[in-house]
Amino acid sequence: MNKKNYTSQDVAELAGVSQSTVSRVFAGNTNVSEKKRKKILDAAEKLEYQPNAHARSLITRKTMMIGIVMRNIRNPFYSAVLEIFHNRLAALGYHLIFINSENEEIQEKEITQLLEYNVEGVIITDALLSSSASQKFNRNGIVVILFNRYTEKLESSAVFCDNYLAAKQIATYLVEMGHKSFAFISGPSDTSTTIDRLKGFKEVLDDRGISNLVIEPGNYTYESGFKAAQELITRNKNIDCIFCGNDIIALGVMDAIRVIGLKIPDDISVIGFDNIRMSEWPSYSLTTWEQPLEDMVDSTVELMLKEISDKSSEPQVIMMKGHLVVRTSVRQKK
Amino acid sequence: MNKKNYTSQDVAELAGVSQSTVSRVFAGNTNVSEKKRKKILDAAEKLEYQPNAHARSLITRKTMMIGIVMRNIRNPFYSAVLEIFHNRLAALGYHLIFINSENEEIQEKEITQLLEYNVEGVIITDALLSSSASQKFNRNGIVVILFNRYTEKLESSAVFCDNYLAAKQIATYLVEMGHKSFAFISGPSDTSTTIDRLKGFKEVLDDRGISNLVIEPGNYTYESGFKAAQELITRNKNIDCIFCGNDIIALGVMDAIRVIGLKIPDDISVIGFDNIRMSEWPSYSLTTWEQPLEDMVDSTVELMLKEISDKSSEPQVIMMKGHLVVRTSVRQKK
DNA sequence: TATTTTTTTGAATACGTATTCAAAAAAATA
DNA sequence: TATTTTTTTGAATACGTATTCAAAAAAATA
Repeated sequence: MNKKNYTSQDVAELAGVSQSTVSRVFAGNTNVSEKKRKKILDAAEKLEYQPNAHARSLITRKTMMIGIVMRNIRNPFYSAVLEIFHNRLAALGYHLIFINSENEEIQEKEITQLLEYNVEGVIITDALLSSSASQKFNRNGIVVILFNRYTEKLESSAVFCDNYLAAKQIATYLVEMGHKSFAFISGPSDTSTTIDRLKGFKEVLDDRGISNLVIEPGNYTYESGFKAAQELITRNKNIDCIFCGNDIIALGVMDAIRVIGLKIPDDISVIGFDNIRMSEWPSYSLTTWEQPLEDMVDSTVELMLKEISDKSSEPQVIMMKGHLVVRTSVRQKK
Repeated sequence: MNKKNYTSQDVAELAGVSQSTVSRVFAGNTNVSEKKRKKILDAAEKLEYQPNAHARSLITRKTMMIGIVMRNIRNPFYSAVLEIFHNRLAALGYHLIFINSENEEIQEKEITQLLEYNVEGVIITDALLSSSASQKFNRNGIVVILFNRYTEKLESSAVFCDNYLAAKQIATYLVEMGHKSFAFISGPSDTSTTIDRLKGFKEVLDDRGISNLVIEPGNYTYESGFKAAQELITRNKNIDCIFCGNDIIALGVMDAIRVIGLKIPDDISVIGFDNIRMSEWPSYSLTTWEQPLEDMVDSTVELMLKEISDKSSEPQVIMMKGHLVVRTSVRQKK
């Protein structure tokens, strides 16, 4: 039943040539006469020969594999990220090893797996990378790029949105729309996204002498947004706008507000971050900040290819802009 | 910068033993004296030695890699599927090669990639598998399991919900709730899920002498549901309930209905299929059919392991039940 | 202690490919 | 046609590991 896998040796025998020549044909080497090439391809087809990628990678030292580590694949933002990364990298011949990290920080076991398989690069989204992990990858010549995150110490390259600037513009927008009383629902407090978004937001409020910002902790999920909004509203009756750490939080917030019986944006304005597809669904129509996802992925892929071909290049940070997408969840107040 | 990767040979030299013995330690072989084992582990740690998975797989003929092919990762149902499959398989030491098929049918190129990497198994969800592709996998001793799909010819194993029976129960429920005028929004018409759900639904209606079923084509996306509902309602004023091919369609349908200005369930009842997380969000509160996702994944993994260890086993079909989850999108009519 | 049995060890080899190097064949030039 | 240059080819080898087999060492038994 389980037929033997044919090898380049089998093809060579059937075609009456040496294994080297078969290998040359499949490695795309041009120095093979048309006559033999044809014979070899015929024989290969007859045997349904497939080169063995593992044997090949042993010699070439190219595995054409990239690891992608995610923590929150159920967040539609990251589903989209995964899809786009796959499409870009597959087009370049790379294969994706998908790792769903269950913990906030990428685990020893997961690192080991990626090292054993000699991935050429690792993309880490939505997860933290310890300094020691980062060094481990570096020492093994594996390129690491953080996506939508960065670390202070700059041990690996990173591609992300300028969250600080975006949050400033969001705050300015809310203030100019006439809001007086502000809340922020955060993600995990040790993520760069949360830190920068809060920083920019708070700075604008401080500049304008607004000191009543309420901060409610969340973890970038619908459920955490829902719960945070409930607490927030029952505790602080006068909140008139909520800046949500990301869109999926915002959806939970909006649902909670409505369950309580308040109206959006009449009673409370809500603003998100990411511009996931759902935010434009009429049930939500969420005003939010769009991250230029496709561009971010393109930059990440480009940077990764560059670093793979030149391992000695210094870690690099690419910061992108994005823009406000105005829908109907923020009200112009008098 | 790019330091050489150390090999078992390097470890052997540092520890003063042979390469064979180092290999034995890392292959988990017990026949190594404690003294040498310790020396080897020390040396390995000092060099940060990682066995090379590709070289290993060449000998053992086990790659510990599984391919997972998906078409619609943006559908939250499949994000969840991916997450659960990853968690189960990672716990067993398997690695996931993720492939996002852009076409309805899995492509030659994608098959080749999986063959080249000698994956031990392939899980195909939400995509079609041609007969020739199926044979190709079989001939190479690669186990294929269809998830949430099956093919008529039974060339590979399949795990799915009894869609026919579920649709019958859904139809019965709608009839008994007093509905008179029915619509079905389908997925692609060549998928087994669509075929069986429509068949079961129609059969019950036929049995009860109801012949006014309107069928609107969709493709298992929010957008297709939205559009289908718009057309349906403007064309057929009297529809009083819509059975949606899956939940994400149902969400689009609900939004479209509300945009038009009708109320759910007062004017139109909506029922879905899958029970994705969003269907319980208060904005939707969708009555739907729950697929026993965790159980389906568990069965798939179990079946896959069995077929990997016994390649000569016959293709097997596992059909699961699921159950109706009643929320508030279906009305009891008089 | 002498002998037998069991455990540990290393040399040799294989997995399936790409590449180097030298030889052979073909093509280009004189 | 004879010579030089270029192209094609195959033998040998390497990538990094696991495993077989026989020998050596250790443990158990007489």
